[in-house]
Amino acid sequence: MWNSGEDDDDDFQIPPSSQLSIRKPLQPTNANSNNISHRRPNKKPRLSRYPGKENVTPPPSPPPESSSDPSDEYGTDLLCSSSTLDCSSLDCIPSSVDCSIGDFTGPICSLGDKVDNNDCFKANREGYLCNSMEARLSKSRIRLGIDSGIHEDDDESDSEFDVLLKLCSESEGNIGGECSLVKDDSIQCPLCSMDISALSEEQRQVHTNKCLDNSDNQAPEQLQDSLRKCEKSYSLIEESIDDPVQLPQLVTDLSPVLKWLRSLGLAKYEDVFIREEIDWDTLHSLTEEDLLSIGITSLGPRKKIVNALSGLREAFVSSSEAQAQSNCTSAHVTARQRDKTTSRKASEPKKTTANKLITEFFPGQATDGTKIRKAPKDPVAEKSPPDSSSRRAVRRNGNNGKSKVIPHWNCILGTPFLVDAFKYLTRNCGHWFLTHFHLDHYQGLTKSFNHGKIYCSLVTAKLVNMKIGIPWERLQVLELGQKVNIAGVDVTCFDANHCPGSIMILFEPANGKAVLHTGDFRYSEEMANWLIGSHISSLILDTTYCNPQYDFPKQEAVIQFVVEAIQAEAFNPKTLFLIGSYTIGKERLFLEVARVLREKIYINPSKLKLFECLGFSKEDMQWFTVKEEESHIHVVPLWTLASFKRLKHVANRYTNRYSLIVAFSPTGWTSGKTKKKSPGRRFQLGTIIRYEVPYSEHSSFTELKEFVQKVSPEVIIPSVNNDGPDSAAAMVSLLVT
DNA sequence: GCGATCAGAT
DNA sequence: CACATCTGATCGC
Repeated sequence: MWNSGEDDDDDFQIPPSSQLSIRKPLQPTNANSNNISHRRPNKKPRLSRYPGKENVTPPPSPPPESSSDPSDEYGTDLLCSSSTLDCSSLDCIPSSVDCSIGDFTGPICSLGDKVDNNDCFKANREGYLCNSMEARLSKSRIRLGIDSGIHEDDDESDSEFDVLLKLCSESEGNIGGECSLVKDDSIQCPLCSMDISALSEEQRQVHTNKCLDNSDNQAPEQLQDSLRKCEKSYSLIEESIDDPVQLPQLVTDLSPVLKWLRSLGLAKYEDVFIREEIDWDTLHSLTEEDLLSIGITSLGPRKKIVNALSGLREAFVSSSEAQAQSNCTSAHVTARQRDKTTSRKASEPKKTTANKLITEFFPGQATDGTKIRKAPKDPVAEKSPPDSSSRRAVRRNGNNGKSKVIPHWNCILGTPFLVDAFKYLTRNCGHWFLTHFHLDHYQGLTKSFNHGKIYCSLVTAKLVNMKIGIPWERLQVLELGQKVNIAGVDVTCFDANHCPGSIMILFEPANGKAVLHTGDFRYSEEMANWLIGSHISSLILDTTYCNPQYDFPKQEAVIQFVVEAIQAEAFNPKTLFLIGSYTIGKERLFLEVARVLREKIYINPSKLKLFECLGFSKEDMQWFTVKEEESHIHVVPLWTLASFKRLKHVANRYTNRYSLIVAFSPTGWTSGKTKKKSPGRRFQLGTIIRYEVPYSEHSSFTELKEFVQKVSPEVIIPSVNNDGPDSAAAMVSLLVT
C-alpha cells in the first residue's frame, strides 16, 4: 500500500553528503527557523496563496511595449506579445449581479447524450499514451533479426533462415552481413556448412565472403531455401517499387526498407540497414534499443524511425482487422499469411518524399484517438491517395476541426457551461470557464474567440488578455469565495493551489445537483472547509496522480530539500543553480528559495513583467532581478533542464564564470512507478548535477483520497486518464474505499 | 504573409 | 513517464 503521507516532514532527507561535497551535514530540522517562512503558518484563510489574487483592483496599464528580444538566453519565449495589457475596462462581477447571457440555447452535454465515456477520454487525454512510442513498442518487443511472421508456420524453432538472421545479429563487428553459423560449440559456414571453428575471425570472414561470391549458383540448399522464402515475401512489394535499389548479393531484397528510409529523409542510414540485413518484416519488429545497437546513435533519427515503425504496426493491425472482416477465403492461404500480405500492401511506401508527415504514409490512422476516422462516407475521400494525411481528414469534416466529442469532464451537468473546453468551440455554449492558464486547458482559445463570455480568475484573465489578446469585454472575472449567479446557476470559485490564478469551481444549478470542478489542483486542508454545507453531486476531479504509486512529499519538504542542497553547494562561488519553471507554475518554489537563502534570483525580463502583472507584492518582487550577474540562482524553462545536452549548452555559455551547475527539475513524476518517496533524485554528468525533485502542483494519491472523503460526492468524473479510461475508473474507485 | 491548428518531440 | 510547452508542417483566409 501507500504511505499515509502524514510523515512527510519526518522522513525528509538531506542530500547525501557524498553527493554534494557538503562541508558540514545540515540538519533536517528547523535549524534555519528564523528563515523558514516557507513553513505553513497556523491555519488561516489562504485566499492569497498567490499574491495579488485577492486584489480585484485592476492594475494600471503598463507602458506600451518597447522593442524587445524575443527570447532570453535560456530560450524562454517573450511572454508579452504585441497586445498590451489593458485592465482599465476590467469587468468584475459583483456578487449580487445576475450575469445571465441571452445566447444560451440549452444544455450542451447531459448524461443522456450518446457520448461514450471512453470515447470522451480517448478524444481528450489518451493521445499522450497513444503517441508514446515506448508504450507501443514494449507490447511488441521482438528480438532483432527474428521475424515474427515468416516462421509462424514453422515447427522447427531454428529454421534455416531464422538461424541465419540470428547469427547475423550476433556476429558483432562483421561488416557487410557476413555470417557464421553457431551450433553447440562448432562454428559452421552458413553457406557451405563447413566447420570453420578453427579459423580466426578474419579467416572466417574471408571464407564466408568467398562462399557469398559464389552463392548465386553454388549456394547450398539451406541458403537457397532461405533466399526463396525471402523472395516470396517481397514479391508483392516489388511490384510497386518503380526504382528497385541494387542490393548486395546476400539474402533478402532490402529495397522496400531503403525506400522507406529515404522517405523519412534518412537515406544516410541505408548502409546500416543493408549491413544488418534488415528486411521489411524484420523492420516491423525493431525496437529503439535495436536501432541503437545497430549504430543509429543520434536521438532524432532514431525517434523518427521508431515513430514511423509504430505507424507501420498500426497499419498492420488495422489492415489485419479489416482483412479478418472481409470475405477473403483462400483455401491454401493461412490467416497469418493473409495478414502479412495485407499489411505490406497497407504500409508499403508508395512515394518517396522527404519530410512528409509520417501519417501521410499511413492513411486512415487517426492518431489522436478521436472519432475522426468515422467521418462521413465520402467516395472522393475514400479514393483519396494514400498519402492524404489524417489532419486533412479532420479539416474535411467542414467544421474547422472542432466537431469533436466533448469529454464529460468539460461539461457541467444541468448547466449550459463548458470548462476548459476551447478545443470544442461551439455556438451552443455562451459561457466558457477557464480554470487556469496552462496550454492544455486553454488550447483552442484564440483572440478571435467570439462564442460568448470567458469566466476565470483575475490572474488568468490578465494572462488571457496579455498572451492571447482576448479583449476584456469577453472576460468576466470571478472573485474567490464569492457566489455569483450566472445564467441561473450559482457559481463559486476557490483557489486550486495549482498555479497562479488557478481555481476550482462549484456550480449549483437549480436542480440542486451541485457539481464541483477541481480543474488542476493540489489539495490543501482548507479546501474541505470551503465546501462545508455544499452537497456535491458530481465531482470532476484532477486525477493526474490518481494511483497509489504516486505519493510525494509536501511542497514544503521539497522546498527545504532544494534550499539545503543549494546551501550545501553555495560555498563554491563558481556554482550556478538552475531552477526549472513553466510560463506560470513553480513560483512558490523559487520564491521560497530566495526568501530562505536571502538571495536574489535571476529571472528573464519577460518573466518579471509577468510577475508584475500577476500582482506579486513589492516584498516578493525584491527577490527577483533581471541582471544575470546579480545572482547565481537562475530560473529557466523546465525543458532547458530536461537533458544534459541542454545543460551542457548552458554550461558552455558560462565557462568562465561557473565551474559547476546544479539544476533542479521540479516534477511530480519523480516519485512514480518504482521510485520510492524521496525528496529528490540526483543525476550527474561531469560538472553538471541535476536533481529531479518531486515538487508537484497536483494532488498526490493520498491527498486525492482525503479530498474525496471530505467532499463525499455521489459521482466522480476523472479529468485525466493517464493509463486509459478503464484504469482511471479503477483508480478512482480506490479513492472511496 | 500570417494566424490557426495539428502532430510530434522534448 | 510526459506535469506543459515548443517546433515545424500545413491549411485557409
